Amino acid sequence: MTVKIDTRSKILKTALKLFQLHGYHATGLNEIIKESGAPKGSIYYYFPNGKEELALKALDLSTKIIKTRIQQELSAFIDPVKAFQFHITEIANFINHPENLDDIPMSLLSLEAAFTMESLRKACAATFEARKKIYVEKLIQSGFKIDKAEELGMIIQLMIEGAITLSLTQKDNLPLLTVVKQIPMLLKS
Amino acid sequence: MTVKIDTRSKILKTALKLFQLHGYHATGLNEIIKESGAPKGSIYYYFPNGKEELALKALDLSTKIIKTRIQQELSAFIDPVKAFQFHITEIANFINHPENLDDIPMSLLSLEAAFTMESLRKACAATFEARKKIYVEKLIQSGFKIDKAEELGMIIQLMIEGAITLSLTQKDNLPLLTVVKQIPMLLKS
DNA sequence: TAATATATAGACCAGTTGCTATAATATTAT
DNA sequence: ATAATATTATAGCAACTGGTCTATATATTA
Repeated sequence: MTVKIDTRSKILKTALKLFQLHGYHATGLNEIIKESGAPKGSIYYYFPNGKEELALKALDLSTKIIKTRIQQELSAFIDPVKAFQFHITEIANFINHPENLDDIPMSLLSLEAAFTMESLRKACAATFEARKKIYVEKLIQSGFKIDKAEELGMIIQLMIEGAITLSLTQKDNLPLLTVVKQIPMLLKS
Repeated sequence: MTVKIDTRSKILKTALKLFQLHGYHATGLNEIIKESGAPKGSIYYYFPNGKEELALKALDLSTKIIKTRIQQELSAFIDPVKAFQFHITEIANFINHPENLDDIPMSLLSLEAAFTMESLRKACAATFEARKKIYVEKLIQSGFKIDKAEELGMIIQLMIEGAITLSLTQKDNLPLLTVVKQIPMLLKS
């Protein structure tokens, strides 16, 4: 009984990691099997609609994990400047150990889905939305007006995504650290 | 003679578009053939090292096209605020017609390459660098100190990449327009 | 022990990249 | 001008891998 769930969740965790890091099309089901140690036949037992369902469910998992993590990091400081700086610095610290980047990178999967996998695209959009909401809430708690908080939350989110992309491409976390530096200016207004 | 080059460049242009929009792994050679109308055998005649060489050469092409385009858009206004706003607005205008987005989106290809295709990853890093340089030059011309220009150039670049990712995922150019709105604040310092 | 539910291995076909044998075209020699 | 040769270009096949599904094994319950 416990073992069943274990197989399912091993598949899920491995799939999530590979989809986010290597991409949806680059990761074969066989790779997921091999790396997770799960039996081949189990994929279609637990996810009867195949690879795309697996991606969808993996994304669900990610949304939950990430929510907790972001909320924790942002609540480490009441001052929003310090809180966001802490959050982004934490991401920066793991750029050179991406296997521990724990569900942070979303851009690859969502761009792959954007034109070719509508249901996955929508799920990605929802995940982005959920993350932004956490940022916005922190900003509102810190006294920003709703409209301004919405705007800044979106800017912070897109800076983070862009900086992750650049940092991973260049194998150098300078882009993320530059964002950290920019936060005080951004939240001064 | 002219026809030869035509086949080669048709392949290249189609490949570039599909790689950037659908991704490297999602686009098959057959798809490139079909959409470009080029003969099947020609791919390995013009690009003997296969798909990855094709991606590399397509990226070269992109770097040239894009350089001209960005420089043109940025020189439309002397005021850097207006210039960058114009540049980003132009991108935003094409979010709903991505086939005309002309080599702008880089994130997908570079994230696919980041962990699995080292030479392509380096090429993407170089392309990002080349683009940033154009931004930085504009800022220097506008009177920013070199260090500050480097920093702001990077921020602008990563905001654009992040905003494209979000805009494409949400099929809505609000993220890009929010960046436009943010530019005056950013360049005030 | 039979019947049902759960889980899995391995076969299958479609589609992939890469290549080779051939065709078309240009170039040179007679 | 024609034949022989070299160059350029292309069609289509081979080898392989991918996702999918089915037939079988294992466990659970009646």
